[in-house]
Amino acid sequence: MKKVFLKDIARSLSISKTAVSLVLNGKGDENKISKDTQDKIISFAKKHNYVPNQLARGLSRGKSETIGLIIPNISDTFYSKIAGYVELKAKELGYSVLFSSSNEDNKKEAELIRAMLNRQVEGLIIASTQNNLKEIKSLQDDDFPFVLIDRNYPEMETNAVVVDNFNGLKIVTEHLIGLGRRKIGFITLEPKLEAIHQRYLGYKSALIEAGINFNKDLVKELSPLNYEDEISKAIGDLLKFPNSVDSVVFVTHYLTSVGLRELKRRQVKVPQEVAIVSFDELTAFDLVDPPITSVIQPVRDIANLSVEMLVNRIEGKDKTMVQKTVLDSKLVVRKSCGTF
Amino acid sequence: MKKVFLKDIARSLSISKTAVSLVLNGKGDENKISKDTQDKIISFAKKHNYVPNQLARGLSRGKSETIGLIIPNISDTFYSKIAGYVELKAKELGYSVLFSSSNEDNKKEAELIRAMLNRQVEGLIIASTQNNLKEIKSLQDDDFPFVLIDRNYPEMETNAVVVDNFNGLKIVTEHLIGLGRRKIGFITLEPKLEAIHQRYLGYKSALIEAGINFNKDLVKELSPLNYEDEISKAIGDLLKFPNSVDSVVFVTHYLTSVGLRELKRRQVKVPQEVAIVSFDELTAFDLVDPPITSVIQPVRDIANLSVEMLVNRIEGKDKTMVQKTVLDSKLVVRKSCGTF
DNA sequence: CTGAAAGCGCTTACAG
DNA sequence: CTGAAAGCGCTTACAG
Repeated sequence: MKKVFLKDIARSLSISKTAVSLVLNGKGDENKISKDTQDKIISFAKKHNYVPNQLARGLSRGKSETIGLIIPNISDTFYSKIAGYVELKAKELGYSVLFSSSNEDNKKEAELIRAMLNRQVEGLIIASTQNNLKEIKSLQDDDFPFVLIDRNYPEMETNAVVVDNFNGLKIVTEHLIGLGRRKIGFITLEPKLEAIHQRYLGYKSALIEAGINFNKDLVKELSPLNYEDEISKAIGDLLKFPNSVDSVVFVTHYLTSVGLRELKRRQVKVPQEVAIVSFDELTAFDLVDPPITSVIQPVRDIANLSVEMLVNRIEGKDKTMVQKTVLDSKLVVRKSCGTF
Repeated sequence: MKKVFLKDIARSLSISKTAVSLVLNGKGDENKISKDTQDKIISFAKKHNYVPNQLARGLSRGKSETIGLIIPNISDTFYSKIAGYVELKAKELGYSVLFSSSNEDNKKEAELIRAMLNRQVEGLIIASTQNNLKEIKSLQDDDFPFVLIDRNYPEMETNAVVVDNFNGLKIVTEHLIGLGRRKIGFITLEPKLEAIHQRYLGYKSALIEAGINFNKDLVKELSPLNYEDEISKAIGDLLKFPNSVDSVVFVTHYLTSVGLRELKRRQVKVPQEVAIVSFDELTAFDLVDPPITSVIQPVRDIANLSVEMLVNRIEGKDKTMVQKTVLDSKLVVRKSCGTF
């Protein structure tokens, strides 16, 4: 089957390329091209399996019908789920998606943004490393459509879909307090990210409102790149804390995983001796020993809303300057927090 | 910062577009363009943040420096990990990656293949639904570079990187037998996929070699789209089997997850009453109650090898007709199989 | 309704 | 070393 081009169709049918292009793009009627001609073109195209060259099309129209999705890491289940739903929603609205992972490297993220613009994406959804204020600002200045997800820049007003990290953490911490826990450890990441910082504030706020002394020694900050090595010392420190902590809050599913592994290694009884809760979860968290109480993020909503917001912006249906949506997360109580 | 084009650079520097294009593509030396001129061009380009339009470039050269990756589902941790490594490796070799999920829909997969060709990808890595023999064959006939991963078409010789499914399942089944289990259930998917079929054969072969009667009643085939509903009956049937099975083998991580959930719901003691093992695993399988014995697939190798194979093919370094690599999987023994 | 033509931004023989 | 020119495959005013 030889590749067939627009001009081939035109020649074979003795019709101008213009007409063929118009018809194939659904503009036959508005250009008053006869039903007959239209049918001929369409059936010929179908028969010969014609597919337009997107590169040429995009170049000519200055459009690509593609949006870009930049995430820290496609291997992370949270982001891979978002990617899946973004793809679905985008396709539904007529766009393809170009994915790329920044691997938490802000230089790489900046490059990816360029590379995507370069490929003429019409809009960008970014879960940013949050160290690219300049790049993001320049997108904003150029009026380029984009939506930040998961992580947004507090120093900037942009389109964004985020989760209420503060409340998510507050609720789960309050839950622990309600169950009688008082010495609540907090294992988090180096607080470069606003989302992570909000979780920290939520934790702190729950303590303070409950009249519990906030103690910095109970907060352990691990490096996003080296947390697997650092977890042992962090857990060790928390267990050494006067009479040991009675519970630990983890700010991400992977910290929870390594933390629980470490607790098990040290033969600490969870939840009897130390209760644990997790922000964000892994598929198997309900099967874990003990099943892990988690704050679940609405991945599907994050994906759907961000795509809709972006497409509205691209297609100019929605010219409001900025639109920020904050979604609720959901507390799922399981055994790891010591509920009986 | 206004967008700068090739012609802008040429005009500003009073040099021909040809020279600018050549230099920027690293062909300055071979075209004997003076160092001086080259430096001028390069520094100007850098200063003005010039980035070539890939669409135009691709159209003109008939190349896109992009490869396509078609997988059943980017949300599945197995495929998302592959995607992550494919992206890394491809970037290393100078290619971008276009991902898309077929959602196990062969019509959609066929569309995706077209859409990707259409975007002028230079090669394709496909984890196929295996119902597109025609499309794959036509790629082959057109001498279009592609590599099948995870799933390949047994009726066809193609470039492929797959895992030794037969042996993986055989080993884990033998392990159960070695631990004294005799009534071994098998929960699988409707056997359209060769990979799944091989796992079935591995299971069967282990039984037969051990002199255990193979019993069809112990094999439960669930629908890939509806396994969550079907698991309950499947497990129920296995437990009703004369005196109940003493163990179950699951062919994918998600079947293992739902299966274990169901066993727990029925308050079956795992592994005492029923031991379980899984082909492929989830991050938290070592934390699960009980930790799950799994056959682990070499995702990283699958990704790296397939990209290398594809790029070799694209760049013509490797003209051998077809190359099929079969990778070993690794058995990780944990408590769910009843080891003490 | 139709066709010739310009243009999208680049690359690449080709002639000098 | 350099420049004019054609071409990649499409879209889209524009004139008829």
